[in-house]
Amino acid sequence: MKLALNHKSPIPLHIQAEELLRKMIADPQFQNGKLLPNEIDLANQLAISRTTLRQALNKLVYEGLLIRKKGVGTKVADAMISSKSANWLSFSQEMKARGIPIKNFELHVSWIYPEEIIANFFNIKTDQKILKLERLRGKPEGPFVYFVSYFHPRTGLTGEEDFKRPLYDILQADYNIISELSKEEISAKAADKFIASKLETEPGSPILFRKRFVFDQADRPIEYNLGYYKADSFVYTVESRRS
Amino acid sequence: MKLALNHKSPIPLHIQAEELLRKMIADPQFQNGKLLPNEIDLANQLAISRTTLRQALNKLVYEGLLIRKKGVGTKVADAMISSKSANWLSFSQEMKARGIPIKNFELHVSWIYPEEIIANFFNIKTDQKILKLERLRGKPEGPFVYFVSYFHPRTGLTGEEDFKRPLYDILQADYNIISELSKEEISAKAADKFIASKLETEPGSPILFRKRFVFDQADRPIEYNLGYYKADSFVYTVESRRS
DNA sequence: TAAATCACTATGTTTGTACATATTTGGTTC
DNA sequence: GAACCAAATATGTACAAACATAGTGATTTA
Repeated sequence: MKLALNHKSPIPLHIQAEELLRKMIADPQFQNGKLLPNEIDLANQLAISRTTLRQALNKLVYEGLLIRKKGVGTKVADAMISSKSANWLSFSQEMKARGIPIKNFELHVSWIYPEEIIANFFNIKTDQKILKLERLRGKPEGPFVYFVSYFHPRTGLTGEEDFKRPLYDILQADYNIISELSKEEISAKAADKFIASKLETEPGSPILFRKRFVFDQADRPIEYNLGYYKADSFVYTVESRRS
Repeated sequence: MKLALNHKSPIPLHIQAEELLRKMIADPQFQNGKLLPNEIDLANQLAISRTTLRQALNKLVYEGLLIRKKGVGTKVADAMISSKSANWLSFSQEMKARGIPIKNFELHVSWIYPEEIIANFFNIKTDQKILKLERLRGKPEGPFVYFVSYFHPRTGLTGEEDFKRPLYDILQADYNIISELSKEEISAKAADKFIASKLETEPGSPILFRKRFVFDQADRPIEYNLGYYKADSFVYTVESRRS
């Protein structure tokens, strides 16, 4: 692996180092509990000070991607997929950060009359068609999550978009809608026939079910999202502090 | 406001500074967009270097509690997320708030040699016994959650306590330990034989599995808690806002 | 042989210093 | 009065150095 930073670049060295570390994290070479080079050596290789390198390391440790242990070293955190409520990484970004290749198994777009609950959430009538997006995604070995999203007409989405791009990019760049607030409900349930067939598992097998309500800057509802995760494929992490 | 750190304390200065900053953030004096003292002055007042102070500031900025602007200053971010206090409700309080009567089905206290993972988390050896608390709780109709808690010897818990009182009350009132920070991991899994028998369900049936790591004011580990919730008996809600 | 000790390695903490860059402010000039 | 410029202010970036502490493994000792 080429280890060099551009000292002439206007991009700060600790940012460059951070980017490089993200690539290292994605590298299978460091995946299975193997240690990264130690801080002093790595700093020397990059021709930056240990302080600057640690600035980059700290960020990744904070994100839960790296684990440091005094007297031992620094390793990549086990690649169980997790979502930190603090950060707004999209599904694809999250996978990328961990070097897990994503495979899109299915993608289906349709215009449907919303169910009562959804119409209610969007504050619209049930006789107005809305965009429904279904996606089956996972690792190359097989799917592990089935998403269903409904979008408020306000988003302007046509269904013709290139959904290979991150959704939040599309909304922000092309439709000037920024997702600000998200409320989530996480629970466990048994897979029904439909979900089981999608996720290639048995009906009745455990599923992590995640409902997500997304709002824009003005707290207006934007997206209603349901995620069905195969058990043990996904861990939701939350950090909270008593105030 | 008294601004002083204990330079003799084994607790690192940047942690102490972080705690103090959290108190400042809570102080209405700095609430409405008013700026904190500048870094150099504040560092001088606390008798620490600017670097160390920035270490503390960085963490709070990363958490979205502070906003720094080059050439201007540092201020408290306005109107943060809720759901924090919700997370800090104890099980009994939570149920009470929902109007669900609790029934305690089983309670078992023992002293055990910790498994590697737990000893590791507590930063102790595996040859030192620790307190283990198992509880089966639920509605009058039947149990829906099985808890296992391990406590660091530091807590001073003897196992003779009246565990009908809320645990966090016991720790705070009787042992002067305040649980400050909690990290949680939520995932779905299948019930094994043991869990299934406790929760009066079938092996293989879906379980919401919640690992909870609790730390005290000085970020020292206090409790390692595992919760097995019967599917559909528990919903975890999170609210997060993009900063 | 088993326990205690010690050296080595790697991260953790902290300081002091220097210069860079964004913003605001106030004064000077046209 | 408006435009411009420069100083003051505050955070941002980066380095070097020193010592502390935790874990590991080898060597010595009981």
